Amino acid sequence: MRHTTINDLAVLLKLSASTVSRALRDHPDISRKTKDKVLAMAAEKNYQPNLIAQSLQNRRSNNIGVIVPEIRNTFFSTVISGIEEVAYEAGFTIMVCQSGDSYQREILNTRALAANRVAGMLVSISQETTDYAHLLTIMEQGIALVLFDRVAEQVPVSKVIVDDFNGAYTAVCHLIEKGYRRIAHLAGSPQLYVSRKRREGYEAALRDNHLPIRAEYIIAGGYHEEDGRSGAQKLLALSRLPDAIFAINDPVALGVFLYLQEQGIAIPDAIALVGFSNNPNTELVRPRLTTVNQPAFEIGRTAARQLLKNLACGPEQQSTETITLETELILRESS
Amino acid sequence: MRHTTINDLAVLLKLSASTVSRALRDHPDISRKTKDKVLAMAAEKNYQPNLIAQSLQNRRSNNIGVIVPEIRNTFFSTVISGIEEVAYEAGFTIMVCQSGDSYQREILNTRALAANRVAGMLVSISQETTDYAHLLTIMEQGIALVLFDRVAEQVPVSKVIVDDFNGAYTAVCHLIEKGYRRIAHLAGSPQLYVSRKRREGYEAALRDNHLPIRAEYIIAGGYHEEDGRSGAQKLLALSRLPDAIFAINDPVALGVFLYLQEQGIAIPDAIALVGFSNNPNTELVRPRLTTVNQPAFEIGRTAARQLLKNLACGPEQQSTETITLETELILRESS
DNA sequence: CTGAAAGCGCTTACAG
DNA sequence: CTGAAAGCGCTTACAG
Repeated sequence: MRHTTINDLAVLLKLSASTVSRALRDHPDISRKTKDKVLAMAAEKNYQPNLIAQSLQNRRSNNIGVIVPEIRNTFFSTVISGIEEVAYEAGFTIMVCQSGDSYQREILNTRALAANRVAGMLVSISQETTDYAHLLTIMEQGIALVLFDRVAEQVPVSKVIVDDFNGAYTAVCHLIEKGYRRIAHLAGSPQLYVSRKRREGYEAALRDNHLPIRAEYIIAGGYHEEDGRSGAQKLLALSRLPDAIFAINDPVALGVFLYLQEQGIAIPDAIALVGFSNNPNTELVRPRLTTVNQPAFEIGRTAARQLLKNLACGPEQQSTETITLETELILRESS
Repeated sequence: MRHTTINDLAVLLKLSASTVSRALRDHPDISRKTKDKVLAMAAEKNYQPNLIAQSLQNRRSNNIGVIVPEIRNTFFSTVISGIEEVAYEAGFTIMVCQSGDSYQREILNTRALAANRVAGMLVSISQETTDYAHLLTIMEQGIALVLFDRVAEQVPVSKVIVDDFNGAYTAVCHLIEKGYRRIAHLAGSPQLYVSRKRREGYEAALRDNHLPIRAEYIIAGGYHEEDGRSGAQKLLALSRLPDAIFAINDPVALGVFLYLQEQGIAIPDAIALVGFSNNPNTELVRPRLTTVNQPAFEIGRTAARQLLKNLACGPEQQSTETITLETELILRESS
């Protein structure tokens, strides 16, 4: 019933707890013979070290906290998969929280993870987050921090992102090359760094190609399918319709796609469409969606590796490097 | 830098650690005045109780372990989302591991979580798992256990499943009603209880409708898109082609779908297709896939609730109830 | 109403 | 090569 402890082993072996502990950790002071006896007994009694007690002693656990807006979202669950892979290989376990894109809940998540004394945190901030005090608190508490995808520029920590500006720029240039001239953008919320960068890429592409930037063609909104639908609806109400839409991400692009289809508007003949992320389902619809690939799994692996690296450093020499992974324009039939 | 401790507060307030601890936990013995002073100081110093120390003392943590075959898989990530919701509301944090459908890794996952002294575990077993000793070990260690979706019949614990037999039975009856007679089944692996139940439902539907059960129409395999492709390929190599395929789950159905399309085989005219799970992308393809709805989010919530309930009980009175959620046949154009 | 003491399961500096 | 002691940050039975 109860877990076997070091003390149990010590009593059984007529040794001290210190010696058993050292034998278990293969300390050079302990004789081969004693080690063998201890190891044999540990195996026999199915001894499993109590990581909680170890963590308390070491003032640091083997857990890594992960905070994402929503676990059930292909992009984030794929990132988490990548994080878990790397963490597992390094002997760490991940604690996963979702903020539900709520700033308040994100704060509670960081508190819960800090209270659990995680060694580090990997976080992708909520849509509402504009104040970063909770992230600074984490750092002051000596918890390593790496931001990914939805990062906060102002927070001086390692970040793992993709080249959002370039991804957007390339996507919009492609539309222009294809002959589209009235290109709208469903832009997400201006709070988020990724959204600003993608929007800047969009605007730069227009500017570099001597096309006007029209305010009515830029619609702020959320990151889900519904936001794509409502955005598309607003665009279709304009007197001068766009001939192409660049969406902040694939869920939004999908919302646009479904809405346009319901309205009987041909893609790409009446309106072309480009998304961002390369979620698997962009390949399933007809016409298939042109999108910008974001290597989700690799983002997870990279962020986790970066965190592990920081864990090995002292609190003073935490890296603040920003790692930018490449995007790739995936040409398909929606543009 | 360092976290504030109860002792720090005690020194600052010239009280004993015991009193501070009691005040923080709102113990009735402590005077209102003292409580207020303690609370004020705790707030000022941003005191966060060390959950690790608490867990060691209480011999039980506020963490729940979750093991799934693969995090990035719509079904499982949705279940995890549901689990997190319920756990969060109850003040628990989840630790998530993926077995990658490897029996060995699943064992290591249970060990890691047990070493972390999680209060309970929610697990969906790997495709390879046929020996359940590791699950029994967990229970012997006093860790509450609830299995979901991929359960092991023999393990005497709470389980949350859907009515797989009925879901399959209904789906196949529907095909028969539609006039299909040569219905094949891509059946997953016989180790898994869910697979056996779905296959039994399939066979019962044929039998009840006086149709022959043909061995060459039942193909064992895995649970991914590739398995759907290879299964479809095998079926197409038969001299007598099936006129409908019932796939073990949606990823497999999707693989079939894509393979048939590549081969220029019309769905449902040449071959009809039905999946299982109602993953979001079954609605995106054309023709849309008929499938059996499995309430993934609700499975997660229910399993988590059941675990919390067991956590409240003594180790002797753990429920072994099996909760069966209803499935629903979602009729679409692929059948 | 408050405090001293012991203990949860481990680790490690110190002694021998 | 091994052990006794102290301590990580808490909680709680016992005493006063």
